[in-house]
Amino acid sequence: MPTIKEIAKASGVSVATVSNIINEKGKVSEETRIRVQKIIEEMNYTPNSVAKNLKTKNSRCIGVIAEDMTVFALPDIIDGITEYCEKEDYQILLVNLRLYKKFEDTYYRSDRYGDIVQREIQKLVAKQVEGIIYVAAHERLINVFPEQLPVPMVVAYGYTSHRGIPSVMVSDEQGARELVKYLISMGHRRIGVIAGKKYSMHTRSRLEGYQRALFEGNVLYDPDLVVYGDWERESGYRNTDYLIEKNVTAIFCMNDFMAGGAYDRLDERKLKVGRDIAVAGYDNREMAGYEKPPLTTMGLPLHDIGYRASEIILDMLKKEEKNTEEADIYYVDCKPYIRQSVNQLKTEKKEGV
Amino acid sequence: MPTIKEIAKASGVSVATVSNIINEKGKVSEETRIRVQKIIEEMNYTPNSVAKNLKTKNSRCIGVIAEDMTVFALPDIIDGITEYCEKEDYQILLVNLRLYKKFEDTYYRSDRYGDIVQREIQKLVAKQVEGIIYVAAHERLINVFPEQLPVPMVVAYGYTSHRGIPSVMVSDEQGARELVKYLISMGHRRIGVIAGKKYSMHTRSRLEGYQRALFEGNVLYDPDLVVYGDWERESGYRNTDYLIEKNVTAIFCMNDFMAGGAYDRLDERKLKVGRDIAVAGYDNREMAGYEKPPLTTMGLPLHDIGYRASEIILDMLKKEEKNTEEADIYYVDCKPYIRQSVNQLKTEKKEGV
DNA sequence: TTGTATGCGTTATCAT
DNA sequence: ATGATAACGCATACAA
Repeated sequence: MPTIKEIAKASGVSVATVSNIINEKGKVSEETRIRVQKIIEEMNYTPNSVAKNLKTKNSRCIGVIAEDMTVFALPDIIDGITEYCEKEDYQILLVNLRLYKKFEDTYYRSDRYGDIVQREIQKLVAKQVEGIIYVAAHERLINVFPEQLPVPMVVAYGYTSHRGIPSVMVSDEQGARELVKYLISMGHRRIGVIAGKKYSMHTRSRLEGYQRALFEGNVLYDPDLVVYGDWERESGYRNTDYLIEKNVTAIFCMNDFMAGGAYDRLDERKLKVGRDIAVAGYDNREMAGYEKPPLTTMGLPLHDIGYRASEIILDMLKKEEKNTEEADIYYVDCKPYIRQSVNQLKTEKKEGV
Repeated sequence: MPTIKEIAKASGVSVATVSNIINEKGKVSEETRIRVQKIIEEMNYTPNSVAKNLKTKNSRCIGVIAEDMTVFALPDIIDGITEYCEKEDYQILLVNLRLYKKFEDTYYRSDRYGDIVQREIQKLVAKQVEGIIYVAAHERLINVFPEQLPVPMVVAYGYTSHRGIPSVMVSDEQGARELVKYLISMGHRRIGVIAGKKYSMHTRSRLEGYQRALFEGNVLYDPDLVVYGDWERESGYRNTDYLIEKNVTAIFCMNDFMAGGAYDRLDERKLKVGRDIAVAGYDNREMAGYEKPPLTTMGLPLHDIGYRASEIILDMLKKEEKNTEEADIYYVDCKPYIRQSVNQLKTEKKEGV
């Protein structure tokens, strides 16, 4: 690995001139520029980013802290981050907390967890990253960040009450609303809901979307048509009977797994999904397309969340880190995947309230 | 962010002393050590890794080039990499090539692809990474690396003929062998195969494993029982009839998707999987556990591949980068997931050759 | 247009 | 045991 000094010597100029050429500062004669350029090629010289970084104080690098790489949402979010960063010529220092693997499902209650995060932030800052994106494994309130942060930060797929840290989240309310409006447009009025865990953010927002769609469709909201599962397939299976007895013509499941469970039960009861009864899911997990019939569902804008998060953080960088008091939450819209699990309702006889 | 100089001034010692304390060089009196240590705490000082790196030439950082983060195998492989790196206190600079998104399925034939890889390697080296792990999106021969590499490299989930670059791959042969031995142990003798694309590495190795299991089980290998699909679900569906006509009692599909297709066709023909006929898959994709009945399949050791790859590269680093002429291929074993799709064969009547 | 000199924050060498 | 200082590779202010 040659250094700028060696290039200078080899081409008989000073290091300043070489530096000016590399960084296209002008004020160099065309003649020497070409000559030095050639030497640079020949010796296969690349400037040492570390030295450059030490001097200029910009590393063109951001830190990404992922709660757990192997959780389904993360790869797409990180993919979105990398796409925008590549455009802007930023590199990524990745930290994988492996929270699920270390603490199982309850990591966010662990005492150790906050310390771990702070230590990793410390290390990232020591490496001179210009900003940090924290990527949560599922949406929730995250308050493990130190009071004084030396670099801008944004949280993706979660939010924080820490002032000065923007958040980027799924617009669950919009997604559920759009999906339920679709069900209504297909003639359904009695739409049962198999919700997620009662106090999950996703559950609450999706339920609001459901209610709003009903309102806009002039359909009475019947609380008895909402039943709570726990996101697992089995809970979809378990809650289906209840809704059938309530004479629903469609079931909106708050994730694809529970929709799969509903399929199972419906199948046992000889009710054909997409003909005798409509089913919709949420998340657009891989298996949704393989169900029989393929499941209509709402896709999470994971890639876009990552993309948006990096836009925001690079914007903060450009603004010289001033007036970043806009601790906003940005919502990114979901996109529906219309498949074969929702039938057009023809008869009106089951429509009574 | 205070510097070492400020710490020195604040505690009334020289920077050399502070440095010695930080790096536990000894030759410092207990008294001053404690005093300076306290100041460091108070001022919340962390050494600047960039400056340290410039001076010492070790960044404790490796580069990871992922062909495409969103391909199913990658997150687990990267998770394995991060696990070992965390133990060894190494950080990770991540590059996501996004090859699938940019070039679709044929990226590896693209001219531009090689240049992109070389440019990214260049950038990583400029950042002073100590080594690079290249993670392929699917196993194949990869020869896009520059002749002279300034840092050690290893390829995960693929291999290269470049000398000095070790590879870490799935032991497809072992996996298929073990799975087919299991089928034989369950009494099956006429075991049909729905293979992947004919010239894929995976197909060839898994076929070898199948043949070896047959040999070891004293079962004649009948080439007519092997039919080629294209990894897609539909090709499993399409090839099932042929095997049924050949009177197989079990079908070994070379991936879970094709197994799913076989399920579909079997279902149509009123053959119950796990009772009338056995089906096994490969890869242990998410959907495998949700099939009815849950699919017996062979899990890919993705996490272990990543873990092994980082072990290898950090070993190379320790060896002072000498005699790395061992351009070996390391194979990592697959692990079976026994579920309900394979029945014990009781009657012997269908066993003839 | 080109060269000289200084400093970024750290470690390491050599005095004291 | 502690301190002064050079050096890592680069960018830049200033001099020539």
